[in-house]
Amino acid sequence: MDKWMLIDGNSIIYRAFFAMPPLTNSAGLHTNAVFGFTTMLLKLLEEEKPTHVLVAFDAGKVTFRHEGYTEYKGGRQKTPPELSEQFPVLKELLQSFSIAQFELAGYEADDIIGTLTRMADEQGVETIVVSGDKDMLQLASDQVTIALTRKGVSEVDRYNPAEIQERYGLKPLQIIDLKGLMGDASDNIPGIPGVGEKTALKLLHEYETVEGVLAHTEDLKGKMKEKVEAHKEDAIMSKKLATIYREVPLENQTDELSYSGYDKSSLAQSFRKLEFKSLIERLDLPEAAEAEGAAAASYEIIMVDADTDRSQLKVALAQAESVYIEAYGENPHHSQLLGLAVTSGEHVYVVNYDVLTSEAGKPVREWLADDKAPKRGYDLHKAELALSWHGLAFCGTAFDVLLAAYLLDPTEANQTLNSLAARYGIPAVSSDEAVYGRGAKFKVPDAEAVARHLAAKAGAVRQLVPLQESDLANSGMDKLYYELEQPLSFVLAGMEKLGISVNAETLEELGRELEHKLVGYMTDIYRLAGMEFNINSPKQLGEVLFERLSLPVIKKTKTGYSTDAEVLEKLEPYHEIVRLILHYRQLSKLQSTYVEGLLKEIRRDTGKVHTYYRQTIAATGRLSSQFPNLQNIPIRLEEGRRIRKAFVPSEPDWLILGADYSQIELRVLAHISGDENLKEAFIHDMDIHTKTAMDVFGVSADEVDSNMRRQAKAVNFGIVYGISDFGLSNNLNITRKDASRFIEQYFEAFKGVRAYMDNIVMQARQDGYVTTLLERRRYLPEIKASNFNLRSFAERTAMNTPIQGTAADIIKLAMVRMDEELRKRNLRSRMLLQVHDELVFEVPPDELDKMKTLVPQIMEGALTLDVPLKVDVNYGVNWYETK
DNA sequence: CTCATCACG
DNA sequence: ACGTACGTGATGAGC
Repeated sequence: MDKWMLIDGNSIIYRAFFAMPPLTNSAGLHTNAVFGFTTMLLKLLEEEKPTHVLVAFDAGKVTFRHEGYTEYKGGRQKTPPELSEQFPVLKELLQSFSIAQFELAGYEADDIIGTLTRMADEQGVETIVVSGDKDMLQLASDQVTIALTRKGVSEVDRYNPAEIQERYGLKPLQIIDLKGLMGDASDNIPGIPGVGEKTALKLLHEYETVEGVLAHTEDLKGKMKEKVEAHKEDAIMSKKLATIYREVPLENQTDELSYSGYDKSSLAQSFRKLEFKSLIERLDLPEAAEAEGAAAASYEIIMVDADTDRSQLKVALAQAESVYIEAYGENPHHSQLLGLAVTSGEHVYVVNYDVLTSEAGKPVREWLADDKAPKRGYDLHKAELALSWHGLAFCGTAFDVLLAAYLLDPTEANQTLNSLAARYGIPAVSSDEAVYGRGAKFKVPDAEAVARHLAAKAGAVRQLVPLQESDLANSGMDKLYYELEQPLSFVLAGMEKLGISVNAETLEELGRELEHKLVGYMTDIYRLAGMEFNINSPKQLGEVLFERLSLPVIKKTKTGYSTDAEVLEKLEPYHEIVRLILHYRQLSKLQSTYVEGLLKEIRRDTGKVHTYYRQTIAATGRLSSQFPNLQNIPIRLEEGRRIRKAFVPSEPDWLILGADYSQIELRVLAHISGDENLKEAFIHDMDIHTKTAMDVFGVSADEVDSNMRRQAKAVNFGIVYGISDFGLSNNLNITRKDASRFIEQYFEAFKGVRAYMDNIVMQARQDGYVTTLLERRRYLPEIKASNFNLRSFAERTAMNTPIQGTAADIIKLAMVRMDEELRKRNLRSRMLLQVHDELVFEVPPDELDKMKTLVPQIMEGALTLDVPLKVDVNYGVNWYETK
C-alpha cells in the first residue's frame, strides 16, 4: 500500500526558524531552521513510514494570486537573512535524504500539495500533508490527513474531516469560507473587518458558505449587517485567495516522489557539515570500520609481496592516480613508516614497510624516487621526510590534498583525511583515531586492518584531487598552489632533513649557570614569603602573593588570581619578592624550555636538531615550527639571547648568516593601502617609528625622544594588528582617550591607511573573505555576527590578515627562489631556518661574499611592491652573532 | 586534557 | 555600551 507524505517546505522552515533558538555551525552558517525541520522530518518518517515523500516550496515572489490582488502577502516582514541563507542548505540536505522537492514558477507550495491531494483522492492513496498553515485543512478527506505543527515544530496535530468537524463544526472545504469571512493578517487577506473566528464560525454554522452569508444579509442585525454589506467584495475575493488551486500541471510526476529511505552515510556527511552532532548519533551509523570494509568492495586490494608480478606492478604504478603513505606518529623525523597504498584503475596496491624495503618493493621505491612519475597524495611533505629518514627518496609531487585543503580554508582545524573526505561527501574513511586509537591506546593494529585503512585513504585522495583542483581554480588560488606552496613544501622538507647543529656543551654550561641562579632566587623567595612553595604553580604563587602577603589583586583569570608578568610588574613597588619572582620566572623558562627542552631534541649522533615546519596550520599563511619550535628562540632579553650561541654551523669554519626583512609588514601596508605618506617614508628609507612619532606628535625629527618613538612603535604595531583604542591603551598603559587621540592623529597623517582599514572591512563583509597579494584567502564568517566581540575580532582579522599574509607570501617566494639559486649556482651554502621575516643559512667562508649579496638580492626581489623591500644581513660564528 | 604563562615574529 | 590588540608552540600544574 502506498502512502504519500507531502510537506509544505516554506511553512515548516518558517515555523522551525521561529521555534528554535539561534544556532550556527562553526563556519557561522545559521542552522536552527534546518535543524528544526530535520528533527520533525526524522520523526514523521519514523511514524508514518511513507512510500512517497515530497517537500514543496514556493517559487518566486509573484503567483497567480497576485493577478487582481497585488497586495496579496503584502505587509509581510521581509524574510530575515538568517533564514534566507538556510533555504539552499535545506534543499541540499533533502537531496541527502533522497527526498523529492518541487517548486513551480507562479505557484505556491500549497497549490502543489493541493493538486497532489486531489490526485490522491482520485487514486485512493492514503496521504499526510504536513504544514504549519491552517488553510491546509481544506484539503482533508477520507484519504488525506492534515498534520499541523503545534507550538514547536516536532509535534504535530493530525486532522481528518471528523476532527475538523469536532474542532470547528465545519467541513474541510468550509475552511475557505472561514478565511473569506475572517481574513488572514499574515497573508494580507482582508476578510470582513470586525469578523473574527467566533463570528465567522457562527455565520457559517448558519449559512454554510460565504455566498450563503451574503445572500442572507437581510437576516443580520445592526453593525454586523452594515459591515458585511460594505465588504461583500472583500469577502468574495478573500475566499478566492484562500482557495488552494488544485490543477497545477503535475501530470505523471508522482513517480518522482517515491521514497525508499535515506542513505545513512550520505546523510551523516551532511549532518557533519552542519554540525548536527545529536542527529548523527540518532542515525545509529554502522561503525566506520564497517563502512571502510564496505567501500573496499568497490576496488580490489592487492597486497604487494615477493609473488607479485613485477611488470604488472610497474604498469600499475605508471598509471597510478593517487598514493597514501602512512607515517605513523606526529613527528615525521621519528615516525614509523607503516607502508603505502597506490590506486591504479580498479586496484589498490598496498605495500607494507617490510615489502617496501625488500627486493619485492624495488619497483615501488623506484616509482617513489622518480620525479617524472606524478604523485597525488595527502601530506606528502610529511611522507617525504619520513621516507627520507628510512633511506627512501621521494620526488614528483603533483598534488597534495592536505595542502590544497589548507589553501581552500586555512582556518579549518580538522584537516585529517577522514574529515576532509567527509566535507566533500566522500564516505568510508575511518578516522585515524578509530583505527590506531589515541593516547595510551595508540597502537598499530593487524596488517589487514592497516591495509584496508591505507587503501581507503588512497581511494579518498583519488576522489578529492579533481574536486579540489577545480575549487582552487575557481577561487583563483591555483597559481598560489602550484607555483608557491607545492614547490615550497619540497624546499621545507630539505631544510628539515638537513637540520641545524646545536652545541650541547654550550647549552649545558648555560644550564649550570641558570641552575645556580635559580637556586639563589628560590631561597630568597622562600625567605621573603616565610614559607616554601612551588613558585611554578600560579595557584600557589597567587595564594602567597594575594593572601599571605596581601598584595592588591590586579587581574583575575577564570580559575583564580592572575600572576602573569604584566600583573607582577604592577606589583613590583609593593614588595621586593615580586622582582625576584619575575627573574625566577624568566630564568626558569629559559632552563626548562630552551636549555633542557632543546638538549632533548639534539640527535646524539649528528649533534643536530630537526624542526618540522608545518605549512597548513597558520590561518594567515605563515609557517609554524614544531618539535622543537625554532621560531621562538629568545632574542629580546640578553640572558635569553645567549641561547643562540648554541646554534652553530655544521662544518668547521663555516658561518651562520641571518637575513631579515626590515619592517616588512609596514612596507606591505604601504603598498596595499597606497598611502602616499607611508610610501614616501619607505622610499626614503626613513626610520618608520620616528617618522610615525613626528606625524602623530606633530614634531620634527630631532624633537622625537625615545619615549615618543616607543609610543609610535606601539601605534604601528596596533595598526598592523587592526587597531583599537582599548588595545593600544592597554599596551602603552595610557588612557583610552589618549590612545584614541594617537590613533586619530595617525589616521590624519596616513589617510590612505584609514581608507584601507575601512575598505577591507567592507570588502570582507561583502565577499565573506579577505585575500593577500598572492590571492591567499581567509574566510571571516563572523564579520556579520551580531555579537560585538565576534564581529570586532573578525574586523581586526580582516585588517591584519592581508598584511601578515602578504608578508608570509613574500618570504615563501624568497625561499623557493633561494633554493633554486643555491642549486643553480652550485653553492654549498644551505638554507636552514625561517623565522617569519628572517632566513638563516650556514655558509662556507669562501661563499660569504657571494651570499652577502645574493641573499638580500633574492629576498628583496621576491615580489615588486610600490615601496622597496629591505633586507639586513648579518653573520657570525653562531646565531647569536648575526645581529 | 585544559589552563596559565611566556618565548618568538 | 559592548571589551581585544595579530599569528604561533612548549612547559608545568593540577584536575
